[in-house]
Parts: sequence; structure tokens; C-alpha cells
Amino acid sequence: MDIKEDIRREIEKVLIEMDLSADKLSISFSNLPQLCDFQTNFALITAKNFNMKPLELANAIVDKLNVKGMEFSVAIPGFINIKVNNEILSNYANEVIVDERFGVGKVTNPRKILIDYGGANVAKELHVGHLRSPIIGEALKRLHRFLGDYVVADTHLGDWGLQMGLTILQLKNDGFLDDFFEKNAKISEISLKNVTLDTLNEEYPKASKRKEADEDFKKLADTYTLYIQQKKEPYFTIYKQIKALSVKEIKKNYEMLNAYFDYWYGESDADAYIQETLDIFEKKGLLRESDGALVVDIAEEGEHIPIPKKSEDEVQRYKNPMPPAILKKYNGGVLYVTTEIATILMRNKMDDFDEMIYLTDNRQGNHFVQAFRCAKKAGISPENQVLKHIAFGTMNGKDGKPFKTRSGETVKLKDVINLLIDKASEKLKANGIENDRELARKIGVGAMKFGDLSNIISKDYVFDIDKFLSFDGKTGPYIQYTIARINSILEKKDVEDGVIHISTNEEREIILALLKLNSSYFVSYEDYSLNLICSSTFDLAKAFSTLYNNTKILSEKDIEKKKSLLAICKLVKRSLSNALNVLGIDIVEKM
RNA sequence: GCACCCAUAGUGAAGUGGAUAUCACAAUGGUCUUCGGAACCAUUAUGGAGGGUUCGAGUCCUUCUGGGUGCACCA
Repeated sequence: MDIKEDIRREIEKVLIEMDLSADKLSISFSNLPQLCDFQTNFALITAKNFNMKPLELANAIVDKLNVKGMEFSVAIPGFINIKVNNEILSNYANEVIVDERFGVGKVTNPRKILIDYGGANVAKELHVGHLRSPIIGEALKRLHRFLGDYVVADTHLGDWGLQMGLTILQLKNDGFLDDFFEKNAKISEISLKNVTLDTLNEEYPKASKRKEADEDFKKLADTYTLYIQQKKEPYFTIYKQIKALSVKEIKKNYEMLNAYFDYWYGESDADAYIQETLDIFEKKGLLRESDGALVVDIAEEGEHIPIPKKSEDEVQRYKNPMPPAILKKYNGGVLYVTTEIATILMRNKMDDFDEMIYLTDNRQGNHFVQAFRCAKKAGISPENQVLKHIAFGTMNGKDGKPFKTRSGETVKLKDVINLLIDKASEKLKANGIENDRELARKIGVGAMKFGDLSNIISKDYVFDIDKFLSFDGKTGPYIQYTIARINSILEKKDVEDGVIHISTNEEREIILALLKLNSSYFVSYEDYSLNLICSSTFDLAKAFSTLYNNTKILSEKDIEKKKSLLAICKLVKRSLSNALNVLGIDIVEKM
């Protein structure tokens, strides 16, 4: 059920007849819509291989093509242009409208994929920097599932690092943990009664700041972290309680963003695999001692070459820096990379994944290069397993710098969401809808998600709330609004929708936009370009709006025409809704 | 210093090596009025600079300029 594929098959048939390889044959949408609907530059690319001139080859192919409803022509210097008639488009539309997959096929080789996204840390409040990972990750998860992959979403909590030691040390210093440290305290019966989320949100930043200036404090926090990792009491019990408190809050925030995870494993769950991981490296002779730490050399040919020092006291510099990965610290503690590798080991014991995708900001590029190289080197990740780090850019304020509050502080994620809800509420109020915060959330959060996903993942972008929430333009609300308008028509209709007959140019545009949207899922799937789905969705909404503005559907006199138009409404609504769903954006009935 | 990412209209963005570089917003000029916000048309780019590969380069390679990020015992 794909016109592009039908065209490809027809041309392929001719190529086989001509005894030419069809390997490089691909049909694309026309970039000159006034000339044709589809095009292929097959002749331009391959003429040389067949010892022909592009124009000759194109003409030879077109001469042999004779397909009902399709018009083939050749354009200089050798394009083959294809136009399809209204009947073909009508047939396509009538198939799609009853198709439970909206006319979108599945990938031919479904894979097992794990997506690691979210990036929350226990005891640290989520902030704006935590928005993109769940937004992009959730959309990728849904896209892969939609196209037939088996996908596991694991948020991989940061629950095992120095921040835990720091938090506990600070809490202890500030007297919150006295009960736990009394002589003969029955640890299992004590709970953190005076500690709330607000306490954590105050204590951690304090500790984090202090460690920069206070060497001893940092050392002690290191020790505490080690205690937790060794499950020493009362540290471990305190740790577990802090984590439970924190996770509850994190979950709530993710739900506001429509991000749902299959697993809530964290770095601590990988702990059980740390020793085994280290043993594997040990056995393979990959470990080496360096300044008291155990490291793995992962530099490849031409990397990490010392640059001669100009003077004695100069710091050693390296060309193509790829320092060894530290798996074990001087004090026996383990680090981010170690946990990452152990997590890969854990996941590979859980299931056999074809691919693991990690979503973090681009500052962690080196970390993943290190972890992935280590995992491959030690055979912890099988050779044919794809380990993919998707690095995204920063969300900036209007000044082009990382988004901050007026006083220069990091903006809390909670506050961003509330701001979006408030702004959306104002807009709704103007439309006569009051006091519906859930509706406002769907619109506000959806607006931000669409604004985010419209950008290429790797680039920084500007968080412009007014632009995101505009009901006009390439925005989430515009798409939601288009659906709401269709709802309004479908509610008021006095006849059932019928068979679609494409007859006008506006209707053609809608079906072509639908075809493009349906093919965009596969392009996005290949190269993680969710922005393409966003723009194709918008184009479909826009094509529909053009029809809507010029055609009075409900007052159409010709009953067959009216039924067809109503069916087009339904068709567009279904496809737009599905697209939003794949992007992780809510659909609203009214707005 | 060493490495990675980025540079396209006033602004924000899009473009599997292919035809006349696309979209949104804003601005200016014009046409028309509402199944739910007005819509439609027109105008606005020496693609950061220079070289190279190619029949063909915004896209690939290279040098430079400007911005962001990172560079072992944080995560």
C-alpha cells in the first residue's frame, strides 16, 4: 500500500526486461511539484555504468513504461518524472482510511532494541537539562515500536555515584541523620522523617558547592560513596530511603512529559555485575595499573599521542586525546564508565539486543566512546551489536545561552512544565475554556515537545515558549487544533462519510502529503531524524487547512462529494493523531 | 594546546550529490470575509570565507574564520 513502491516495481520490471541492474533505483517525491508528483534520478546515477548517456537511458526506460494512471516523462539532463492520476490517489486514500496502521508498513527486519534515556539522578532535582532526553527518547521508542521493533525502555537512574555520598554527608552534617548514627541504633526501624524532597533539593546543591573548595569534604564524600557501594550500614539504608523518595518525584515528572519506562533500573542494579565485568577485563589481560587506579587502554591507532612539553612544569598534552578508561579508582571505588560497561553486561544477560541506544547531551560523547570501546574490546558487547550514542544539543534561552532563570540559576523542570501549563491555560481561557489544567498540560507540554523534536537532535536550539505555543505556524498546537477542527465538523455532520474521490488539486495535495508523512517514518527510523516526522505532519495539517478554508464541507450540496470530503476529514484526523502519538504528544478533542 | 559538534533570508529552522534552495514567524503591498481563531497572493539568501573532487556541491574532501562542548580517579 504505497504508491512510491508501486512505481518502483513498475520501473524495476522494465529494467529487468532491459537486463539492467535495479540496485540503485529509488523513487523520491518531486521537488518540483508543478512538474510531477514523483521522480527518480536513476538514469543520471547509473548511465555511466551501462555505457549510455543519461538522457538516452531515461528515454529508453520511459518508452517501455506503460502503466494505467501513471504518466512518465523525461526531463533534461535525465530525470524521469512521474505523475499519478486522481484514481490512483483515491484508491490509496480508500485503502488507508480502513487500514489499522494508517497506511504505514513495518520494517522488514524487526530488531530488539534497548533505549536508555531519561537521565535522572537520585537526590538531584530535575532541571531543564533533563527535558530533551525523555522527549527524544520517548519519541524514538514509540517510532521503533510503531514500525515493528521490540523495544525496551530503561531510564537508567543515576543512583550510585558521588552525589549520593555528598548528599548523605551533607544531611549528616546538618543533623538530619542523628538517629541513624546513635549507638545501638536499630537501622531497619528508622526512617528519614525530617527529610523531604525539598530538603534534598537544598542539601545536595550545598554539598556540591562545598566539594569544589573543600578537599577533605570531597574525600569524605568519596568514602561515603564507597560505603554505599559496599552496602555498609547505616549508609546503605539511608541511601535506599533517599532513592525511594526521589524516584517517586522523578516518575511524576516524567509522566507529565508522557515518558514511560519499562524498567527503572539504575546504576546500582549494575553493581552486581561490576565484579564480573572487572574479572572479564582481568582475564583478558586488558587491565593495567596507573597511579593506583586500574585502567584499560582504548586508544586506537593515531590517538592519544603525547605532545612534547615545552618546559618541565607544563601539563602533559596529547594529540587525538582518548585517555585510558579508569575502571577502578585509587580507593577501590568504581566509576561511571565501569557502571556503564557492567550495565551493558547486565542487559546482555537479560536479553539479546540487536542495538542499544543511549540518549544524553553531547557533552558525554567521550564517555560513551570509552564505554563502548571497552565493552567491545572485552567482548561484553557482541561484535554485531550496535551501540549507539545519540548526542543532543543544549536547550538555550532567547539569548542563545543555556536556559537560566533571571537570577542566573538553573530552571527546574517542574517550573518549566508549570510555565507551559500556565501559558496554555491563558490561551484556552481566550477560547472560553477555563480551569482545565490537564488539557492545558497536553497543549503546553505538547507544544514544547513539538518545538523540541522539530529541530535536528544534535543541534542546540532556542526554547521560545511563545513561539512553541502559537496556534499558528509550525507548532504542536497547530496540529492539535487541526484535529480539533476536524472533530467539530465530524460532530456536526448529517451524513456518514463515504468513498473518497480525489478531484481537486487541494485534495491531491492532501493525499500526497499523507504519502510523504507515511514515508517519513522510515526515514526517521533510519537516521533518528524525528524533525522530519514533525515537518511532514505539519505539511499534512497545512494541506488540510487549505482545503478547509476554501471548501464549505458541511454545506456541500453534492451528497457524494460531501461524503468524500467527510472521509478525507476522517483520514487526515487518523493520520495526524497517529503522528502525534508517535511523537509522544497528546491529542485533544477540543481546544 | 588537542579533539568533537555547529554556521543557510530580519528571526527560527528544513533539505538520501541532482532540475528554479524549502517551511514557519515577522515586515511591506494587494485580494477577500468567518463549518471554530481569518485566508490567499506577491516581495525579502552573493548558502561564514577560500580551494578541491564531480557531468552536477548547501550537501563530500581540505584550509581558514566565528560560536558551542569536552580533554582520566564527577556523573
